[in-house]
This record gives sequence, structure tokens and C-alpha cells, in this order.
Amino acid sequence: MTELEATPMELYQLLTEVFVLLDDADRRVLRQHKLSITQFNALYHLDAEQGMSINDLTTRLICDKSNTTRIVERLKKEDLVIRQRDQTDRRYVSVRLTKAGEHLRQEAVTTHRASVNQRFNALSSDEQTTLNQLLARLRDGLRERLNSTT
Amino acid sequence: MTELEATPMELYQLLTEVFVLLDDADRRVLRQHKLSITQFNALYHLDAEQGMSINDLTTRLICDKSNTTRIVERLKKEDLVIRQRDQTDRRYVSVRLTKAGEHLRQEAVTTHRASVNQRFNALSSDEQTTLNQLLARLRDGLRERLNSTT
DNA sequence: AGTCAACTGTTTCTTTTTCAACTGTTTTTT
DNA sequence: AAAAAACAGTTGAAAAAGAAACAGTTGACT
Repeated sequence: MTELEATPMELYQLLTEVFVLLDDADRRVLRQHKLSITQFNALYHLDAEQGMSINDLTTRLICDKSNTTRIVERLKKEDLVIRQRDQTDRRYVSVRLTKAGEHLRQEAVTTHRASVNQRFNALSSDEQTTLNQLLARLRDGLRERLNSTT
Repeated sequence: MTELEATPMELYQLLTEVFVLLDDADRRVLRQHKLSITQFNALYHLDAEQGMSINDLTTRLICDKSNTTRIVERLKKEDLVIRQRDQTDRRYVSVRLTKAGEHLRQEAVTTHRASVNQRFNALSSDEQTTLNQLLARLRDGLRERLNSTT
């Protein structure tokens, strides 16, 4: 079996392609819950008990903080989240899920997880573990580069 | 060596995280050439000799065709591409790189490739090959699902 | 030939996102 | 204590992207 050596560029292209395909599948699945991908991601990271600051949410969503403000705004308009000033440090805003938000989150996460599980059927359990390890290493390397160039 | 079994959801999150990190790195690198990621992708797929139709470019960029029209428009404004009606079938528009476009493409691709090569340093050559195989299989599976649900 | 369908690309409208400048709050410095 | 710096979040303007409706061109069918 001749194993062609993979170039980083090929890997790069594969990764982007896989991501686009995952993204596309996400869009379809989440449409069932009338959620955009960003909305879902926000819900996913939020919580009903413990509030999260805009900054924290921004780092998890990896977008501009002004965008986070607006994402939260839209969720609030649908009564999925509550926004409160932190009283000990009034600069902070604390974002929490409402009951409705918690409920929708629960449902969407369940649907989404089921879909994701199916998508990875093409790989065996062992292969998934291997892929996980490699990706984790890659991610750590990329994170390091990010911090060193900032 | 205890190998925790990886769940699909963990893989999914790793993949998105890796993609976002790659995307972020791309943005920084391409800014040196005053190019957005989409502009770069467009340049990347275009050519100086053989023209490409808007439709073809659309499928490669994986975006809406109306968006492709505008991307080309912006490139044209910078004199990076030429647009011509196909004279045998006047529905088609043929997009080609100008000399300047070809030159910028060459430079940007070189810079980008160098950056990508470095980003994958965290993995050995063998590991890259393994990762490549697993991702290719995953991609094929996702593609199949896409076609079957359409 | 003439009508209808299919195809290519553009325009219009709306949503999402980023960037830069700004407000208000807390911390640090002097 | 006052001034300056740092921090959290918002706002305004503009860019970028998707969706749907549209115009022009070609091909098919009768």
C-alpha cells in the first residue's frame, strides 16, 4: 500500500472542506429550531444559573465583542436570555438563559448531538480517538502561535 | 497509556475550533497583502490564461452566486481581474486574472503556503498523513450524507 | 418559426459582521 | 484626592453575505 505523504496545504484544504460541510449540516439541523448557527453557539455556551460576561462569551464565540452585544440583543428580543449589570463591578454585564432559553437550548443540543453522532459514523471508534488526539495537538500548536504573535 | 475514547461531539468541537484558528491566522497573513480571505480564495481559484465562469467560481467558493458577482466586482475595481462575455454563449461571463492579479496571487499564495506549513509543525509527517486519511474519509461520508438528504 | 423552459448572471432587500470611536466604570499612578 | 490608564460594553458606519426576484440568452419542443 503506497501511502502518499500529505502536505500541510492538503490538510488545510481538507480541514476547511470538512468544516464547510459540517457547517452546512448544522444550518439544516438548527433550522428545525429556527436558530442560526451563531445563535445556537451562544445558547450552547450560556447557562441558566451562572451568568456570563460579554467578554467571556466573546472569547468563546471568537468574534468581535460588538457582535456579541448584538447577538445577545437578538436573543433577548426572543426572551431567551436575561441581561443584568454586575452590582459588584458595574462595568460587567451578566447574561443568563431564561427558562425558555434553557428549554430551547436543551432541545437544540439534543437534536444537534444526534446529528453530529451520525455524521461521524464514517470513522470507527478507534479512528475517532486517533483523530481527536491529532486535532487536539494541532489546536494547541495553533493556539500557541496565536499567543506568540499577538 | 489510558486512551479516553473520543465522542463525536468532542471531535466536532475540536474541528470547529481548529478551523476558527486557521481562519484567524489566514486573516492576519492575508492582511499583509491587503486581501480578505474570500478575495484570496477567489484569486486562488482564478487563472490568467483560462477564464472561469461565475458559476464555476461559485461552486469553488461555496457561497451564493450573487455574492460571487460582487466579489469579482471588487477584484475588478482593483484591476486584479478582467470580465468578458463569452461570445459563443453570451450568458456566460469569463473571469481572468490580469497581470497584476496574477502577480498578487503568486505572492499571496507563497506567503500563505509558508504560513500554513508552519502551522502544521505540531504534527509529524506521519501524523499528518494519518490525519489526512481520516479527514478524507470523514469528508467523503459528509458529502454522501449531503447528497442523500438533498 | 414560436412559445416555453432552463440557464447565467445581476439587482434589490435584509441580515450579519467587523472596525473604530465612544460612554461609563474601576484601577493605577502621581 | 485628582489625573491618567485600563477595562467592559455599546453605538454608528460600512463591508460582506444570503435569499428572492429579475433580465437576458440559449435550448427544446411542438
